[in-house]
Amino acid sequence: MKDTRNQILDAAKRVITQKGFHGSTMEDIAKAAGVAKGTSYLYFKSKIELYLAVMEREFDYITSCFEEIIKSRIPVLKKIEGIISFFIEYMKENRDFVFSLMYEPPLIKMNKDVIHKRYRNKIDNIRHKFIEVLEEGIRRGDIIKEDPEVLADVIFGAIVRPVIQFVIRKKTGDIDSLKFKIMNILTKGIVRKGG
Amino acid sequence: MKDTRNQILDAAKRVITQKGFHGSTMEDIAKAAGVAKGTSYLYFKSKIELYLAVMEREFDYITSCFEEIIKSRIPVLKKIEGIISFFIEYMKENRDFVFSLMYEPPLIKMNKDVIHKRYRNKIDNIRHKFIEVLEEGIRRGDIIKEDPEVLADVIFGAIVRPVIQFVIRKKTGDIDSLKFKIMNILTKGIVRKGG
Amino acid sequence: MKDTRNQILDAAKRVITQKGFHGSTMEDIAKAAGVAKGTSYLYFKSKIELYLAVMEREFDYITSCFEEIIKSRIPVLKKIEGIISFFIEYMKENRDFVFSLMYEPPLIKMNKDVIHKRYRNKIDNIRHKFIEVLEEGIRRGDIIKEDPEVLADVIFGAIVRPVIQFVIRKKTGDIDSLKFKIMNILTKGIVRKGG
Amino acid sequence: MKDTRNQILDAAKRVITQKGFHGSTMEDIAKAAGVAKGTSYLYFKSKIELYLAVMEREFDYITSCFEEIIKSRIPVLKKIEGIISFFIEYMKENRDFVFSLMYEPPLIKMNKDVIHKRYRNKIDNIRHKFIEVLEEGIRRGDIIKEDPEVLADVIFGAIVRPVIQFVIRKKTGDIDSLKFKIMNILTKGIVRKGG
DNA sequence: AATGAATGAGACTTCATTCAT
DNA sequence: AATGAATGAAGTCTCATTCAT
Repeated sequence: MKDTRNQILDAAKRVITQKGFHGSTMEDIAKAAGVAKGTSYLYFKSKIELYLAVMEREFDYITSCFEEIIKSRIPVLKKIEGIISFFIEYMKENRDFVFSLMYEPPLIKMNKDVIHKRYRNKIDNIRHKFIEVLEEGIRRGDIIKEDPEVLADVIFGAIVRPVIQFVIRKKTGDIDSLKFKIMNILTKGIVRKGG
Repeated sequence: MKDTRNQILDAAKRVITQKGFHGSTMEDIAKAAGVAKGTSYLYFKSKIELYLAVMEREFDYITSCFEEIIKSRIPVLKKIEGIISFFIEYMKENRDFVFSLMYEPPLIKMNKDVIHKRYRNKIDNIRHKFIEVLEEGIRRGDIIKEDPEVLADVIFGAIVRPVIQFVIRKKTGDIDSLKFKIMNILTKGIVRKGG
Repeated sequence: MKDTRNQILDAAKRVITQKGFHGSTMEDIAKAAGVAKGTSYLYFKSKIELYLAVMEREFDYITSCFEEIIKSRIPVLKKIEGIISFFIEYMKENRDFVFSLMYEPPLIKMNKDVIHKRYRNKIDNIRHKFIEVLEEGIRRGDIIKEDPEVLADVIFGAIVRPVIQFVIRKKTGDIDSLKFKIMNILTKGIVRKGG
Repeated sequence: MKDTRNQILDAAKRVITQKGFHGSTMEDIAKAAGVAKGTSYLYFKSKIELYLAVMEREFDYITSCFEEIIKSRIPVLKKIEGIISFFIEYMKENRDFVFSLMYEPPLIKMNKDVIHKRYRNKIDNIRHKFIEVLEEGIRRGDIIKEDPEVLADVIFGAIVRPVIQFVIRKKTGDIDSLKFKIMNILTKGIVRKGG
């Protein structure tokens, strides 16, 4: 059996995903975790801290997956492919969570900057590591010579949006072929060359 | 002088941008609009309806700008360039609003699907028109032969993310050169070709 | 009809007198005032502020009565007699209030110094005026030459305690003769002189 | 080493003195006593009972000191002097305690009369013994012929208030001379005689 | 005797909404 | 059309108390 703290975190992720941050009460979450209201406060100072803890745990998981891919000794393009694959898998399993808690975080009264600082570091960290991978790719001659930051953001955007659109629309089409379509566009560029 | 309804909408946009949806009270908004609390209810049935009205007005504005670009008789790539330019301009002027109300909409207790349906149509509409433009480009041989939906999402993602990152980080660099960098990557692809 | 603010103050004095500060809920007080819970918060920022407002209003009343007596152009001893009379009257009408809110103020979590500063001024003010009266009495040769501060405190203590004891014990005896007994002891001293 | 029960009582006196009754949690007190929360409940049925135990122990101490003085075979006036001395000493050492727990007992939800009955006996007992001393003094011709109850209360009040005022104001003056000033006023009376 | 994790009743406070003026 | 005083449902958080170990 998991320890109480993790039970509460899991319940919070589930409940807030379903009802949103402001739509979920501490009572809801506690009940879902099978504990009493007060128990949540033994482990988390406040509702917002509980929420932040859920988010941090999630970001830590995502971060570690990204790092694994980025550190591996494979060509740059394979790494990008790997990221797409991971992101597709993660989205398939966490569709509602992403929309409720990540793509659309609640506007909590707490100074938003405070909240963001807690993630920004983690996100920035990942982004920076990806930029380094691209710089290496540029040096090796695998990637075009272009501002690596912009490259990183373009690639991330080009990955995230189609995957999210795919999952939102719950198309019955083949999600795996999506990876190749994205890679195709990214590698060749959108312009039709030659005859 | 603007009519009362628009005064309230403007105030709502300003206040909610600053304090977030749950951080703003109807009192706050009414005061900022220079009217009494009760007056807001003469024009909007509820707080959530006021919020949705703000959003709809904004989406209508964005939609009309996109349509203008998309309808114009210029080459596909020029249209994409135009979209980037517009998006950059919009973000420069609406940075905080985008982060508060669009990029991070509040998780209101109201069934989220209800909310999304109100925008989904507008967003879908735009997306669909953009897809048509790309299909036309593919037919003409200007754009590579690839799933037009994926193409549309990749391009949107590749535009939105770097612009947002640029604005978030408030880099002092030249934001206008950003457009050319994005276009460069999108048109050539990320892979270094030739020699 | 009294205005709402005063209705709430009166209800608060009554309810807190009966149940104590921590024993009274805002709901209790509001109901006793014939208003809704939220209404109290339109007039007082918090429960503790409401409590402090009750106390201040009371101290202001007592202060003004004391001032009236002290300012009047009568001999010092008559002033002391007047104070005893006032105190007896006040205690007869406010017995429970004095015990609940003044003689035994609640130990609120708020820094007690903060609370006391709100009264201390008023109390100090009265005490100081009384000291001045005694100084005048000493100069005139009506009062014995002794530290006027100690004199003031001795006299106040010698008045307050017997009156409170009398009221606590609800003796059926003649409360008015109490004044003369106190005056007798104070003026003659406790030692039997002469033969 | 003291037994656990007394450790808890001591901690309770210290903590409640500092934070007040409602500001102190059982956790606070237990921690200060170096025991676990549950342990307190092995020795005291409830928080209020713990509080009452602290008070009773204190009153017992004060009572025994008073009795010692009152029983001793010295003249009445010497006894009064002794009481002043004791009270000054006690106040110097227990200033904060007196203000937190005695001068301003918490308004606990429990029926206040219940609480008071626990002390009333002890206080009444002391008061009564003092009254007897005065009656004896009156019979012997040392004390003026006056209602002994009023005499007792006047004297107590005339002692307690100046000492408390002295301690509150933390005057740097000579606290020992205070005793003689009080005695002077009490014995001679406040009226300037002769000449 | 001792522990401390868990409980859950209960209180303060907020604020969207109403409605008499 | 406009006001703003009043409402009261609802939520967060605290903490005395219990009890299995």
